[in-house]
Amino acid sequence: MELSERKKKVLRSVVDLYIRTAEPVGSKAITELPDMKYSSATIRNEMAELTAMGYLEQPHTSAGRIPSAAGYRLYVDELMMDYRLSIDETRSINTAIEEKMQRVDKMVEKVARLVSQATNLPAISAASRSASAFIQHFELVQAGPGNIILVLMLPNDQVVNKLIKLPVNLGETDLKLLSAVLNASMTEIPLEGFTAELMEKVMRSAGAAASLVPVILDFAQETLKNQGDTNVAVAGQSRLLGLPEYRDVDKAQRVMASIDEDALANLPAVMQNANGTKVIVGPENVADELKDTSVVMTKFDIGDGLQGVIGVVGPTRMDYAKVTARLSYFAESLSKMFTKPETPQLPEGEQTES
Amino acid sequence: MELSERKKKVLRSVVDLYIRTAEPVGSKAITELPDMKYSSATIRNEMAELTAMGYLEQPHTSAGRIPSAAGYRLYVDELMMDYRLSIDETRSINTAIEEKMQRVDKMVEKVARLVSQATNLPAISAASRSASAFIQHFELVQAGPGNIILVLMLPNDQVVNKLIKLPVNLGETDLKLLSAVLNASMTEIPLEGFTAELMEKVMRSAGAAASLVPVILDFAQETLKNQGDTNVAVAGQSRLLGLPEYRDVDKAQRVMASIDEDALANLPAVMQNANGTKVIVGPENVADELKDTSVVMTKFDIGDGLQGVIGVVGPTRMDYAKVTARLSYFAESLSKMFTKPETPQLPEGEQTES
DNA sequence: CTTAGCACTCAGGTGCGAAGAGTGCTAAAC
DNA sequence: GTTTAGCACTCTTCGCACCTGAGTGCTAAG
Repeated sequence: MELSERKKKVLRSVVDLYIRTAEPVGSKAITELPDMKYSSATIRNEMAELTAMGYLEQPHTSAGRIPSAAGYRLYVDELMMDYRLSIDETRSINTAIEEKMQRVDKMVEKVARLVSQATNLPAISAASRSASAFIQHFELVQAGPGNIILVLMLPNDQVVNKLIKLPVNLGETDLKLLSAVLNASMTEIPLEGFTAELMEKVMRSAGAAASLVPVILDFAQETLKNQGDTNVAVAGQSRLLGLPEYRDVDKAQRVMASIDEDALANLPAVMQNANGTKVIVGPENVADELKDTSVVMTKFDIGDGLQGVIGVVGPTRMDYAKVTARLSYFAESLSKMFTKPETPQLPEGEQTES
Repeated sequence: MELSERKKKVLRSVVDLYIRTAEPVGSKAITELPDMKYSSATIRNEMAELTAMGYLEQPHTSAGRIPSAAGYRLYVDELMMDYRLSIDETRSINTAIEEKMQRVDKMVEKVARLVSQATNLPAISAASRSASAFIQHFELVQAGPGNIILVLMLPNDQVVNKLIKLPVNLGETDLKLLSAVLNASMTEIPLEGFTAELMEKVMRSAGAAASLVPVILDFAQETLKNQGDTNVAVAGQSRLLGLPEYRDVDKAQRVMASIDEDALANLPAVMQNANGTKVIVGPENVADELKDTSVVMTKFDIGDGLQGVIGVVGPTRMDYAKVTARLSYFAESLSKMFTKPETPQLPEGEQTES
């Protein structure tokens, strides 16, 4: 059942107005819009039909209409006008992300904060590795008496290290041997391949440095496990409370609690196999607490096997046009910045805690 | 002006009751308490005097009394009964933090979440370095063709690294020379000592590897800068909304926004020169938005020059006895865990992003 | 097909009175 | 001198009735 052009226009107007005012929209308000050449009675008829079709709802008999979930869906998919970012907006986004971002965790936090600022909504930002992990190369470096630095190289030029302290002094040759054994047996092996037999075999071949083997392989396994790790940050939760739909504290609390826990784990996963910008309108959410909360998300590319997701959470009545436009632009700018070949920002080497 | 024993008892009772009920406390409610052997009239007189002394306040003529800031202060400092954690509580805290925590940033996040859970209030957790930073030792490692790993050793056994890719192949000897030069000139020098002259001098002595010098010293400086970095996490903001004092959404928003920004930067700094558990009662806060919000904080020891702070934010009417007890216990357990000599958790080497 | 007109519905604000909690003060009791 | 019973007074809170206004659906005329 295709909608007539006029119905679409009315529906669009209702959604637009409701997004602006957060109040049910009456027929009269519609007629007062520029280039709406019909009387309120005509609009009333159209609205009655749109209600029957399930695109609009009435909170009560004597109130205006508000969009239903289906109404928002249609609006997002077909009706809404493209929002063009002003020069000011693009500039302010660009200057915001211009700064060097050294560590992934700091980056994720900062991006969340920026996105939240740009949209005036709570924002989530995440970074995760997509590549499957294995050790490409082991390196053991003597560093002063009794100190050995273990360096692991992973695909995508990641380097991980650990300082090991030894009670006994091992000779240069012992280390060379151990390195050789490790590089021969343990490289290019995924986490599942770290079997007990294999590890024992390495130990037997390690000679004088055998006592180091468990420490090293433990660390290697830990590292591989961490590769799958996702870094998530949330920012600007308090912005929710500025919106009229969350004057109801209980409702606000439910949503915020769910952002805190659920979203942290699940939302980025939703984007795994999606592309572009994804909009989830209220009731389309699986989680009950989010039934009247919408989510908009986009992926961006960090390079080096890292993938980022940014998203915002807001009322079903959010300015989808503006939010999707800003989010997309953000994602684009971030991708550009991280994959720009001349000045790699995150790739290649970085701060370690230790 | 010392308070009589009876006045103290009355004041304590008022605060205790108000903490429990969040409603102004009347004279009758006090008389109904066990071992309160006076009539409501007597209590009324005492309360009138306590009000005159500034320890209690009256929202309006015909309401009960609530504690003033001075009243809370006295309560916290002298009046409140020690809250003894139950075995269950200590156990649940201990099992919660039992888990290995590899990376500082993850640790901080997790601790924040745990503390928030344990107190049912928003929690802040932070970790920062206290030691002044310099490079102790440079190490350059050849790692495959065109790849060099730069390893920096800092005081307290921290190790930081970076992978450098080179278009030209440098010989083993070139690297040895460069290492020697760096270790001779650039170790034990704080950030301020990285002058242009010094850096030029190093470049001139570096021979064939001179082109590496800027990259290396840039990274070294960046690393030293990051040493002062503080890792902060906030968790459980939504718990604020469960409390009756934050039914007023605007108030809640102001506080939460301030947790988001201000607290992130400033609160941990407050603990710099404090010791033990510190309580800031409502109006004692400098920030205006926090005038009716209390903060409780404690330091804990991570070892290796790292210092942690945990804290919670809540209404002035919070259960100080319980909160301080739980926070202290948390801090104690964390300190124990991190400084336990046999199984160092965070110290000595760790996951790097790169 | 569109529009003017009208009766109808219902949420939200306003005003008022009753109820209830708590106080301060006075005078009697211990 | 201290404690307590009693009472008048104050002030908030709650329920209730009422009114207003926005918006509707329907009908009949253009």
